[in-house]
Amino acid sequence: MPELPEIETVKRALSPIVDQSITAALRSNLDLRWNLTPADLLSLQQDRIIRLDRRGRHLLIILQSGRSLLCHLGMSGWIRHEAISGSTPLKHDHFTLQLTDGTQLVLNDTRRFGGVMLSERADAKDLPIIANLGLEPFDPQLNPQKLKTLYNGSHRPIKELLMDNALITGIGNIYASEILFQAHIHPDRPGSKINLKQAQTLFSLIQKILSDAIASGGSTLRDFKHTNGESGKAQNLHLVYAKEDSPCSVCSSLIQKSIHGGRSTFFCKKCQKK
DNA sequence: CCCGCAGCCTGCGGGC
DNA sequence: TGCCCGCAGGCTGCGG
Repeated sequence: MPELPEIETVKRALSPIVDQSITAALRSNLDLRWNLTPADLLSLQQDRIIRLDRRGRHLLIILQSGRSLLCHLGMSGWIRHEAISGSTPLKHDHFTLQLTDGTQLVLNDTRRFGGVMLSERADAKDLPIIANLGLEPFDPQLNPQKLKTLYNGSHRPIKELLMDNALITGIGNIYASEILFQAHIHPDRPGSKINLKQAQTLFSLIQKILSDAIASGGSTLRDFKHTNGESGKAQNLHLVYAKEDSPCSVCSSLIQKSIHGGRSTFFCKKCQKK
């Protein structure tokens, strides 16, 4: 999935679990990338959910004990929220939180690249994966000059830098292609050559494309779903992602596909100059 | 330090 | 029909 708009969609949909207490925390017998120990699972019982947060692609469930439960959806994860009574387990259900109101959260992840971690802090900053994250795209400290400085520090292609969570967190493979297309910037352009005008364009498009995607409930391409099982609609906004050999919506030349850091990139070689 | 790549998993679609 | 291959939204750990 799961890039920032999809996790934000999940976080917003889960607001009804705030103030519920946990009656049971359960896991399947298959490992996710990160797993809770039996003692962790037991310690969650009786704890109460007081707030939900998001850092990059990580959902944080903040607990009354001062701890937080971090959920990552990997490539193929989604979380459903349902009544326990009458519910049917699905293939690839791997983690479940049962709540006092008779509902449960279930993390379903086919490829098991996702995972769950328990932090001793509400902000989860004791976990390296959180401590090492860069700025949120909507952080008030972020501005075009700051973005330029971040990207100018490397000669790597801008496509890879956009996806680097240590710089700006939450932009993944889909939205990186979409942002560069609308910014008219070629994915191969070295970060060191991003000028202030391009940084200004990237700054506004990062925020616009991510917020439009959040407003559409995130992108459902294969596995990601809303907490009620419905699909997102942001995939209808995509102009280049997975559109190889289709005509560019601006100039009609055919969309190209290339590889950056082992991931597919889609772009228009006429509209996007190096 | 930086970079590139294999590996973690399952499922799906295409070619034969 | 079935098999084999490549590929998929993320991230880590290894090697050079």
